[in-house]
Amino acid sequence: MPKVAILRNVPLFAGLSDPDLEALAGSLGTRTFAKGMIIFHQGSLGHTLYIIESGKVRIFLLSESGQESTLNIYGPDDVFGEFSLLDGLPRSAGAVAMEKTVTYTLSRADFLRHLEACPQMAVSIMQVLTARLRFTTEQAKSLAFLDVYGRVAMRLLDLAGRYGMEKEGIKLDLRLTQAELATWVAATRESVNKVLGAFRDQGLIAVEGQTITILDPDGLEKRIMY
Amino acid sequence: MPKVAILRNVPLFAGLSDPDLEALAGSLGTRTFAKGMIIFHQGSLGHTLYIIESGKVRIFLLSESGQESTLNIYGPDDVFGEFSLLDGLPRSAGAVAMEKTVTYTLSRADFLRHLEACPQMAVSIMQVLTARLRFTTEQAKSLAFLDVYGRVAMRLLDLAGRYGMEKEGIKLDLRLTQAELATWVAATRESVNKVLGAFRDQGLIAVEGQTITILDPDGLEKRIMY
DNA sequence: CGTCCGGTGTGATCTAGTTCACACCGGAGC
DNA sequence: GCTCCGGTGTGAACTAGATCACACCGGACG
Repeated sequence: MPKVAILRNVPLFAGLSDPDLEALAGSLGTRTFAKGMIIFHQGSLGHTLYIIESGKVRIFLLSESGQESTLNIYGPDDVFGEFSLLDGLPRSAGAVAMEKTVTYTLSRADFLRHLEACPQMAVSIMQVLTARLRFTTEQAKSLAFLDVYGRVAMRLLDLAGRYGMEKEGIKLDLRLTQAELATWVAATRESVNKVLGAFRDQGLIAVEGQTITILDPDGLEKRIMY
Repeated sequence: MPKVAILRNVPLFAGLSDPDLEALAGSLGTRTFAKGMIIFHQGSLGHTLYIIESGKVRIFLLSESGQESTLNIYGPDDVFGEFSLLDGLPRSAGAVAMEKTVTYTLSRADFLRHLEACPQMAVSIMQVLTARLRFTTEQAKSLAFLDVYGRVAMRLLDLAGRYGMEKEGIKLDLRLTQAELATWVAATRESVNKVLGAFRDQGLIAVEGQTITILDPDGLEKRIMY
């Protein structure tokens, strides 16, 4: 698949003309990460933006005591690592490949060059940043207001919207372990286990292996009581 | 004070030339809010950006059960309400004037017009958005990892950096009630009371009325144990 | 085949922090 | 002066969730 074809689907570059895209494609590098590989560490410097061609990436925070908190999971056509492009500050979070992941990379210098050439790109970027900001605000909201049941319900619905396959219920093909889900909702593995058990017993979800199917989105929604 | 003089201090418009600033100043409106007035509600539509000339504004989330969570406090030269400029979505949070507050307003249409005229403005905006994003990420981090002691300590240090007056300790002239502080750290008033009491007894802070003075920043820092 | 090993299921205890209750204190307004 | 009222201080009871400690299960690998 040619780079240009990929780029056309990336929201960040929406609104760019074909010649602009061509030019941009020329400055992209490629990097591939095996499952489990760290793409960058929280606190490190680095001025690279990543565009996912295929695979999945988890963005996470690390506490000093080694605890992890997942901020987001990105998939094909998503972009991550964008902060460091704009200010020069250290990465505020880490990124790890959840499976084999192919990315295109864009350096700060190239980015700024293209930004100058096509200012309308700025609007897309602002929109991406704004969307991120809204997402993170939602995150804060759920941490501030919801109990573990609510947070899990919310997370499941969010993932359903982004990675769900419609098929007699919404199937999440994420191979999420309970431990991973726990880092998403800032809770322990045990608590998540109990919550999932309760949801299963109530017929809201079905679990087999590591795939969760959401049977009753509305029922889950009701669990999110701010 | 002429508008242009104000705008020159606003980070959002850093890098604009004087004529550009003049033009921008022309499209600004003015709105004044009395203490306690709601500037906009969470969930409402509205395409206005606010620039604070004087006063203080609290940005907050509201849960369905009426609970509040403070996201941030902004003061002179700060900008807020920027999301709705970029996407057209409803306000993700509400804003209330903490004291008499004078603001300049910029409409979406005018904003976009100026953005087209001076593309270098885009970079400043991206920087502002990025800073916001980092801040919110920190917020999420503290909610996910820290206990109430840690969250209060963190908040105090953050406020010290932004609103502190150096003077045998860092004095916070915010007139924060314990209840307000509680919404900052997603805890109850009672818990905050106990934490402040503990910090006072340890000589980390001094409290008189509603002004808190930070005596030992390093000591507080140590309370933030992720 | 047996044995690791990563993941799940589940109870017993423990604790931070909420909830509830009430006492106190100082300033504003009559 | 007295009374109201917003804010503070503090304890007793309660609870969501963490922590700890297992038992179990299936697949990978010698």
